[in-house]
This record gives sequence, structure tokens and C-alpha cells, in this order.
Amino acid sequence: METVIEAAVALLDESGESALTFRALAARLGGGVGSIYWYVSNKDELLDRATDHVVAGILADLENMRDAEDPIDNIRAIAETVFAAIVQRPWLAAYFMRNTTIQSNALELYERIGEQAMRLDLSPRQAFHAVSAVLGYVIGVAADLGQEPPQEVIDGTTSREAYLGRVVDQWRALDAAKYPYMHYIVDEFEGHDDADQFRSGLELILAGLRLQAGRGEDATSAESSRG
Amino acid sequence: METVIEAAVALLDESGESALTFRALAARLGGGVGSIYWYVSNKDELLDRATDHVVAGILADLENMRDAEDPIDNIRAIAETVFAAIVQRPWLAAYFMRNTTIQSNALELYERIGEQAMRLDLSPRQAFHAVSAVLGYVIGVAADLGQEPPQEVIDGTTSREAYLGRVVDQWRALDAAKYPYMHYIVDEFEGHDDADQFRSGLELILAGLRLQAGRGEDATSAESSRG
DNA sequence: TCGATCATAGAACGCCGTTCGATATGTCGC
DNA sequence: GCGACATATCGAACGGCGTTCTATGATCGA
Repeated sequence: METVIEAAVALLDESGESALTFRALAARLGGGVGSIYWYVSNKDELLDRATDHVVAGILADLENMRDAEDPIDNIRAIAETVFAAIVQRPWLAAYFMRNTTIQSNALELYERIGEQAMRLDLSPRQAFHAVSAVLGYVIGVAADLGQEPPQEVIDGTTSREAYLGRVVDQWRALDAAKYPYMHYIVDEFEGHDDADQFRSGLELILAGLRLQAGRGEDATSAESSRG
Repeated sequence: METVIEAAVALLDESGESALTFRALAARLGGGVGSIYWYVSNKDELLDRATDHVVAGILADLENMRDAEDPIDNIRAIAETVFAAIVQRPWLAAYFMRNTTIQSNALELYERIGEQAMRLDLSPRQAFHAVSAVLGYVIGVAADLGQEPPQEVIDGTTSREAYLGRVVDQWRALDAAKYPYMHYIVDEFEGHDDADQFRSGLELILAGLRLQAGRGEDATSAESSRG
């Protein structure tokens, strides 16, 4: 059983999502396709279990992280750990938190972040929303950044740099009057680092969270901070 | 051509992602599978074009929205419009912004948000990161919330409420000492509204953004707001 | 009327997830 | 030692998928 999902994870890591087929997995295990169905009733379940397996690893990493005094520092550290894990295994994002019944470790992760949120004296609703926001952001951005590059990059026809260069050229060719923003940021995009991009957005959320901390429920709705 | 992608969108809207097959699409159009390949070289391209088609509709909606004085109010309004569109069509999230070459309207959407970000006197880097964060969050959360419910809910064996009820029961059964956060928020989860959840997280980002507005580049790194 | 181009159609291919019945491999009560 | 029964393995077969290919209609300027 453990063997099966470890082989599945290995396949996903080595050759991506499309490489995980029952036939390929059976071949790797030196057995028949039918055998896999003894341990797993479904491909969905296989993926859920594979995901939960690596989330367990993430949790173990978090275990070795010692608590900072500031809860927000802790949330930041957890978020960055999760993000790094997804970047390393882009297939994770799509299955993360899809099924908390099977993925018990996902629930554990919620708890870890939530406990830090509670230390900020947030109301239940605020805490719930805060954790959802952080994890939603982490997974969303990671999924976006970790998506499979276009075919031409995969097969080596074009380097990643050349591909990004083409996109940049396309943007620079846009009408500057119609697309002031695109021209404003194109240089930034050209030399951008995915991890920086992620961290900056995370800081926005954390800054918002700090404003909310310990202000009590009714000061919470950001409506009150408008205008 | 237009007919083809409109039929594809209709299929996706009516019966979800798995219902869009070349055979089903051909049947709906009253033709053969081969014909579709005349207009589209690929299923990926079909999905990209379908996505771009509905993003065009979103942009049209934004067109009818009149500008507020506060750029952040505008960003909020755009984000909520996009979110609502994805909730209505869960399949959108997965393909959004996958290919800006074909999806020229996605680029347009970037521009719309970016122009508001520029009005906040952000540096190019800040503006770039802000737009990425907002869209990453919107798509990430929408994808999460919009994911296909489990099979039992789809086929009507279990109602959505009963399913959520079971999850809630599972959470309540957790050891309160080990899972203080889960118990803290379970009531909130039970009666939660997806749109509220989304909005709350968005406000965190917007609050962070407002702090950044007009403070110049070096005040930007949230490092400086730590501790 | 005749090529050339545009457009359609569906059989065929290879791969996929999944099902199923046949078949070993232990592990008991007796 | 032996039948009985759960545990585990296997690969052929099924239906559905994306995609390719070849054959066939339409349309129309020359």
C-alpha cells in the first residue's frame, strides 16, 4: 500500500501529472494493472492519497520549525513552506484540500495555521476567513506559477527564457496609450522571480491581517477601513 | 467558428468540464468529430478559446461599471465581478490565464486592474505584484470553492447540506485539545457563505494594498512592517 | 466546366480508467 | 493433511477519449 502511493508520487515527481497512469504505475511496480485496484478504488483516491502523503511530509517540516513570538511570522513561515512544496511538485496544487475525508493531513495544516490566527485574537469568523484566505492565496498562486510550460518548452524546442522573451516582446508591442499598465510593468515582469511575486502578495494579506488583529469583531469588516 | 466555441461553452455550462468531448460537441453541432479540428487544432486550444470568449463577456460587464473615485473600490469591484463569473462557471478557473497568446482578453483584464493599481502610486514592481496577488487570490479561491462536489452530491444521493453536515460532524468529533482551531470555527463553517469568505480575504489584500499606496518603493517591502 | 480552395464527415489508432473472472498464496478449524 | 475462506495478484476485455487521416462534398473565380 505504502509502496503503491510512493511509486505514484515518484511518477508524478519525475514526469508530471500526465505520466501517472495505472499502466505506468503497474509497470513500475512490476505487477498488473488490476493489482492497484486492490489498494485503491479509484484514480481520484490514488491522487488524494498521494497528495496526503506529501502533505504529511510538509507537516513534518513544519514540526521542525520553532515557533516565533509573532503569530504572523509563523503564518508567513508556514505559507512559504507550503508554497515551496507546491512549486517543487506542481501537481500538488490541483488536489490539495479536495477531500478532507481522505486527506486528513490537510485538516492538520488548517489547524496549524488556524492556531496562529487565534493568537491574533480574531473572532471565529475572522479566524476562519483568515485561514481560508492564506491557503486560498498560496494554492492559487502556486497553481498558477506551477502550471505546465507550453509544449515547445517541454520538448526543448524553445528555452524558458526565449519563451518568456517572446511574451515580453508581445507586451512591448502593445499600444502604449491603450496599455499603460502593461508598459509600466513589463521590465519588472521580464526579470521577475516567482517566489518574490508570491511573497509580496502574501505580505499584503498579512498586513491586512495585522490590522485586524485584536480589534474585535466589528472593526473587522474592511468596510470600516474604506475611503 | 464562433458557433463551435459557443457550443463548447454551452456544453461546459450545462454539464461541466467532463461533458466537453469532441464527440459530444460534434453531436451538438450535428456534424462529425473531424470538422471541429478544422477550426481548432487541439482540445487545449478549444478550452483557451472558450475561456477567452467568456472573459470577453466579463470585460463587457466591467465596461458598464462606472469608475469610483477610490482605485481600491474599483479593484474590489473588478475582483468581485471576476469571482462571480468563475463561481457561475467553475470550469473557468482552471484555464484562466493559461495562455495569454490566445487569451488576449485575459491580458485586457490584467490591464484593467493594473491601471487602478497605478493610481495608487505604486512602483512598477509593487503594481505588478499587487495585480498578481489580487488575480491569484481570486482565481485560487474561486477554483477551490467551485470544485466539483463529490459524486454522491452530483447524483443526488446526498444533498449538499447533508454532505456539509457530515463534514461538520467529523470536525466536531475531533479531539478538542488537539484541534482547538477546528472547534473554534466549526460553527462559523457550518453557516458560512462562499461569497462572504471570498470577500473577507479580498479585504485583507486590499487593506494591505492601501497601506502600500503612495508610500514609495522602500516602504513597500512588508519586511518593514514586521514586528 | 474545371481545378483550387474551403469545409465536412467518419472510420481507425492508440491510450486511458475501470471491470471481471481466473488464479495463486497464505491461514485457519478439524 | 485438508478443505474453506479471506487475502492478494494478474491481464484480457470494454467503452470512451483525443487525435489523425483519407475521402468526399461544396463554392467559386477563370
